[in-house]
Amino acid sequence: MSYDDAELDALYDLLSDRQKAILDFVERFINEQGYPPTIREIGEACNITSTSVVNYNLKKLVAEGWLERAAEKSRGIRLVRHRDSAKQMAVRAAEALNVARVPLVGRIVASEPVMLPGDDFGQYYDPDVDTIEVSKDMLHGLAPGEVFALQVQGKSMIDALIDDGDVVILRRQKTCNDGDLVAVWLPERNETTLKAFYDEGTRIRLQPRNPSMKPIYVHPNNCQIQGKVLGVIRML
Amino acid sequence: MSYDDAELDALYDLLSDRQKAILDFVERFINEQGYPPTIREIGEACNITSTSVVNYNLKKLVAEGWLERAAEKSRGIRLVRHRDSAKQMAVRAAEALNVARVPLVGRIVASEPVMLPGDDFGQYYDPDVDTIEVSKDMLHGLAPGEVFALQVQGKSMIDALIDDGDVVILRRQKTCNDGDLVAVWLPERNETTLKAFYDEGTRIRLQPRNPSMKPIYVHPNNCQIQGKVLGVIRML
DNA sequence: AGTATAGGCGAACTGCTGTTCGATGTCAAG
DNA sequence: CTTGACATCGAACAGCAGTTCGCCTATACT
Repeated sequence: MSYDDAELDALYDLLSDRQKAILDFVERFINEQGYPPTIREIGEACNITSTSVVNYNLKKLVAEGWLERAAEKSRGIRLVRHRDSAKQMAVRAAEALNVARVPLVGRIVASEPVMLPGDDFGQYYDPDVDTIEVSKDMLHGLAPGEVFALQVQGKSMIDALIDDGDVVILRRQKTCNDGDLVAVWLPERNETTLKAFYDEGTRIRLQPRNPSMKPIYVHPNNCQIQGKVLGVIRML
Repeated sequence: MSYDDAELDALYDLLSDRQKAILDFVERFINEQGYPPTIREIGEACNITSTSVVNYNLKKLVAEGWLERAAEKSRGIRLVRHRDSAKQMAVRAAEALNVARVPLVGRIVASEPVMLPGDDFGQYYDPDVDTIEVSKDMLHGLAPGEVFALQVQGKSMIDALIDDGDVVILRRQKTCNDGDLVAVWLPERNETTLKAFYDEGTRIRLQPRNPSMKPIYVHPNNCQIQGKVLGVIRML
């Protein structure tokens, strides 16, 4: 935990291909078998015929701090830093627990447009974006990848009990029904905003839930629905 | 995961003392060393002079489903059912993740009084009560044991943007400042309620945040503060 | 060209480790 | 009392596994 992901990856890149192969195999073996491999098992898996070569690289990995070894003991290999520790442990922990890690992709109604990850993005746990942990109860069985979060700026939804600074959890979807609270991207204005959605045929009415604010009218072509509000989290 | 704690404990009690000692030692050894012990290491730790006896009891533990063994492989012991699996894994997962498990102790403003666990309760993860997982960001560094959650019933705090059905996260504390949103227990009325707190000297004013509702006035002796609102979670 | 240096190979050695087997003790059922 | 199941013990064995050592190859530096 004393090394962050970027630093670990940088250190990992310093290793030779063989050392990477050995380290990967050891990690996989321990995860699958529940006990560490022998030198000869490592050699066989990594196409190394000589036990001394495995031993040599193992020593290197120990010196670099990736492993610990109990001298003279069979299978006396212990993982020290898992490259995946911080990231993947959090993923596994989230799976074990009733928790989803939702990417917090930005602030809504901000000067810059909020760039949402595409629908085709495979890894839900991009380390570059903040995440917020929410109870899976809030997702109603949706996959974590279908969900994202935005922090609300402004009081335009105050009557919907959504305050400035609240975090809204949204389900990624392109369509919605009248009256739904949705995040929409307005290409014309180059901004993302949170409003109640009403299709009036020739135009879309985006209705703030604040009596002192006027609705926005946009052409259907200029209104991309990003997602529908699933829940609200407020930290006081 | 297919066995709950009670069932596992019952099965554990069926084991002989030696088998318990062996199982405990194997668990401890793996946790401390990172790799499983040899038969002779087990024997030494459990005061068994013969390797065959260790082997004999190991076979029993495998037959009972506590362990798995890779035949002919040194240290080929793998733990199958940890007695602490379900509960402690959730705890460890919560620690690894930026998540706290907060006991959801009941609904507020209900006919029955909400019984809060005492201040001295040691285990924060009582399996008897529901828990809700919240981001530790909401706790502002507080220990999970200082925090609990209640589900709000009624719209008395609607102007504080807290709706019927919302879950409020509270910090356990006995005092508060004027204007704080607090959960208070009213012994006279035998109920717990969520209100804004105002000390008017001779009496306490518990102010709903709803213009259509009147404040409650109680004697300071008849008003026990349970906790102060840290955050709000709403699932739509 | 000479020479460190790093990485690799294979064999041999030694101690570790799981397995097996015969013998012993205990205890309850027949 | 005998029997058999269960648990234990000690010893021997064969294979497993970490270590070491001499030798080889390629690269880079002098």
